Amino acid sequence: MNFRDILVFLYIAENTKSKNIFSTAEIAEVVGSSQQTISRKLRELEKFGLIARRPTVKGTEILLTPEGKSFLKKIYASSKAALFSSEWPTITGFVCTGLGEGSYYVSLPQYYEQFKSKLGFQPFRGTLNLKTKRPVDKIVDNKIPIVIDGFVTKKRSFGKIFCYPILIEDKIRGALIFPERSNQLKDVIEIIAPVNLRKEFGLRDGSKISLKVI
Amino acid sequence: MNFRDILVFLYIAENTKSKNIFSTAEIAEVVGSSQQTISRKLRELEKFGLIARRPTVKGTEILLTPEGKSFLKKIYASSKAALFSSEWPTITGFVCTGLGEGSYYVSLPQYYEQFKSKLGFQPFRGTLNLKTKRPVDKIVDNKIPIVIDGFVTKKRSFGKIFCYPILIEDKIRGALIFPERSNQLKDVIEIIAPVNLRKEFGLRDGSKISLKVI
DNA sequence: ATTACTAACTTACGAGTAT
DNA sequence: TATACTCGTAAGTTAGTAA
Repeated sequence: MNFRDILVFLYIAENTKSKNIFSTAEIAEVVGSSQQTISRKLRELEKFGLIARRPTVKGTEILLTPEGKSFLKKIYASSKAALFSSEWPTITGFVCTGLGEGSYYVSLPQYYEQFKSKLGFQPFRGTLNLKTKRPVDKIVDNKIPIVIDGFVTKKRSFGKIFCYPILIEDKIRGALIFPERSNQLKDVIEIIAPVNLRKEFGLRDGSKISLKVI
Repeated sequence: MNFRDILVFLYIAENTKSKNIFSTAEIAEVVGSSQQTISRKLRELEKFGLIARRPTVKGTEILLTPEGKSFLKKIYASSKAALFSSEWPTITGFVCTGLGEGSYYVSLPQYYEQFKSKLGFQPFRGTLNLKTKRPVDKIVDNKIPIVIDGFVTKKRSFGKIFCYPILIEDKIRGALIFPERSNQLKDVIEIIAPVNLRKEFGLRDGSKISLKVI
């Protein structure tokens, strides 16, 4: 693990406006390295085309090259995107009628209590079924599910349920739910929310709805 | 020269919103490295406290830790400052009457033509003398001067003049000028500009004026 | 498919020191 | 003072594989 190169570069980039003469010892002090290493790094940065350099007896004159400025912009754009972009993957679905399975399962107290504590909301006792154009496998495969544990009763056993938090129509938090054992088709997904979504958004079969997997 | 660490980190930071499962081979491809190196780097990043990691058969689940997010913010702040901050060193001076030397030198055609071509403006044929509280040595010592070459006539020789571009009162571009051989005191500086600054700003002896060394 | 260990090789680091 | 060369040691890289 070695962030020295970027630290040296950013130190120069930040300070090159107020001065152009740096000493290798000064930079070494700032980034926690030796004078010799900085001397070498400056020559490498120059060879790399990121800085223009002229050593003098007073220190080393340093200017960022156009390539250096371009690299700086890339770092800026990348860190900015990482911090502020909200490009959650989006799913478009069309309301359809399900088998009613989901509603039954959600209402089971052993599941219901887990939904409340693990998802952070009290689900409406029903699910909304959506038909999607493309299978959502690729999206959820790359996300970490919230796992609702299964349980056993005298009569039968109930499997796990995998949940993925979503934002419905950019307004309401909810979750995609995937029962471990399911009879659903792959292009039909089931969602739960704290409210009755059909009423909330005035939905009927065929209505279009957007989900962001957050 | 090795920017791999930061590239790996930024790639994860940028993509962790849309997915949490990465493969070492995928990251290796992006940053131009081997699968083995990325495997090691991820373990190092985890040890360093920047990411939380859980390898699975499908890939490696990765989340940024609070420390990772904090580090990301530092990179962002630093690159942003380097790109957009305009913190030029500022000098505050008080108008005083000089020896008239400067005005004479500036008007000499051998110097005047160089001022025009090297500074990018046609100087007013006079200089403004300023008394400063602190010597400006430390500021200009770290900047690269524009050098006006000396010349020789039959009568005598004229030395170099060192110029530092400035912004006067945040409005007018000008330059600090330091004759190689000067009788000026160290806390008195001389500036030139495309206009008569005394008229432009209605200055009299003792008037305060600000300069940014750009 | 994955991740990650081993081992051989390459590169980086910095104390001493020259310039 | 400054930069930077030498060189012994430390750390990083990756092909070949194991798991």
